[in-house]
Amino acid sequence: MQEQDKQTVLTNPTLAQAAEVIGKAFVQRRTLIVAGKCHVHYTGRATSTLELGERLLIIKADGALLVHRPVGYEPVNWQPAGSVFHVQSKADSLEVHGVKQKPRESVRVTFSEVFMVSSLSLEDAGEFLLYASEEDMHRAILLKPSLLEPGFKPISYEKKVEPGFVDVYGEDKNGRLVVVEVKRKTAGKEAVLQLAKYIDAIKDKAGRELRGVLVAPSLGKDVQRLLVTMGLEFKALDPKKCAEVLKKAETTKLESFFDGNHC
Amino acid sequence: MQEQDKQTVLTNPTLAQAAEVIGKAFVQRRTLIVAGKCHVHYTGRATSTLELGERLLIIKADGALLVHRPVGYEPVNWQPAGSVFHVQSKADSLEVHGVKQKPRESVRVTFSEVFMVSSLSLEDAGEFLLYASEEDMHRAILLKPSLLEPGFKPISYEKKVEPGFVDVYGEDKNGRLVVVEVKRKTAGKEAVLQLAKYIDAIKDKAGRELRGVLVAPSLGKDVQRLLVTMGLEFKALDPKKCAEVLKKAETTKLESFFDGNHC
DNA sequence: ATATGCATGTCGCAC
DNA sequence: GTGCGACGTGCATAT
Repeated sequence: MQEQDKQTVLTNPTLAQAAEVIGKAFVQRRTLIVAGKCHVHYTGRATSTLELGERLLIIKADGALLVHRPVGYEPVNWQPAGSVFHVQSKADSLEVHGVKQKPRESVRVTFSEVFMVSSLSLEDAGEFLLYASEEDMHRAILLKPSLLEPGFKPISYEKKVEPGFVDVYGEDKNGRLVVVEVKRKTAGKEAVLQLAKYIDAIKDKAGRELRGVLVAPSLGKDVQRLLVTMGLEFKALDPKKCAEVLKKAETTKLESFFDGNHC
Repeated sequence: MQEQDKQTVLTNPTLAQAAEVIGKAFVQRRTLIVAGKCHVHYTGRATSTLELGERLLIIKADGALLVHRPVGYEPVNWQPAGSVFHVQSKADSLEVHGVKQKPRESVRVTFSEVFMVSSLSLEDAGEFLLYASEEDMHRAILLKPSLLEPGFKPISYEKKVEPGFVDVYGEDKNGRLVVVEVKRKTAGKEAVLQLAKYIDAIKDKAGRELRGVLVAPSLGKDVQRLLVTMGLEFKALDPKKCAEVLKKAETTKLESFFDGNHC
């Protein structure tokens, strides 16, 4: 039937029934989920044992295996993609065994009870896009200072000043010091105050003109006015733009290296 | 009924039915699994989008969230433990929203179709034990050289010699140089040959008597004879023993520090 | 609370 | 294949 094509789900199956579904899932390269009471033994780069308890076993089409406890982000046991599996049902237990080469490592999950087994045929061609983090925005500005303004020269990065760390610290084309505060989201008043605090901490020692620039994709309500009042500036910069710059820099790193070094 | 207590599983539910199970799972702090067609949007430390595709959503009792594609060890999107969730079913979509504070980040999983939803009550008090890796065995010997033999003094660690790296390199109580090869599993012939190779590479420059010691929990078949033939030695050492030494060292580090520094 | 280092880290990319 | 760096790293531990 049509449902069978897409998925097979059994609740409270016998171990033998579960074993059949699991075995089929391996052959058909499906995504397998097993919930049940099990213990786990791993040996390879290290050795581990996990005593009896109720967990989730996930095995993917590419041979990745995950054992998840009912809490925590990380799997308690796992096996990287490329493992090969076999299943074996005995009188009162069901063993799933996975082996990977280079480095050789193996994991054995032994179920004494299976609550649910699900074999799914999942298709996923959707693209995944990760935009820049604030960290990335810093790096993008260091890499391409003109993102901030023409003629800007970074001096230091995450410079320690009294209240904390200045994101980027540099010099503009007229030789004035520039303190840059970067936000990856719309900047609120707290960002302005933070920048003001840094300026305040530095201005005594600077001995020359000092500018404060807030970099963010946009400004929150009433923030513009506050900025002006405090004699600070704003430069719009989008994380996506930074992501592109970094991406491009990666791909043309060699190229630009030669550009800058030809004689 | 009793089964309901332990788990609820629906296959091909309507979005509204799925939403009900999901909502209940949040309230009852159960382990939730949803398989379906979805897109995902994350924003927080960075920003990401994941286009439409078929995936697994797992939400645990402690508020950890995982979105798994049908391939790969790592989740494509996630949220650490401590997130709070809510679910909302619309006409033709089902949204699961998770938010975490400090740092503030949120993930939104929007299903257009649900193949399976499962809400499980899992109990897991089983202890997890990780024994030492080979790396740990090295460290244990450096920390407590007497594990190898009384009077042993390590000189260097992972010393580069022509064919590769010597695991541990030191001096015995009689001033002879000692090359140590460590294996975390039963050592086979290849381990002996490797050790012999290192000895061979070093012996010319050594200028004094040289010993080769193979450290492993046990020796493989016929390996003992080979060792003797090549003039090498064996020292039995169990990874578990090393794990204990490291553990104890951790806990008594301060103590021994004071021991060694009292005046 | 932050800072430092390890991980069965995993993963991608250059060499 | 192998080495090196980044990661929404996560995680434990010491400060």
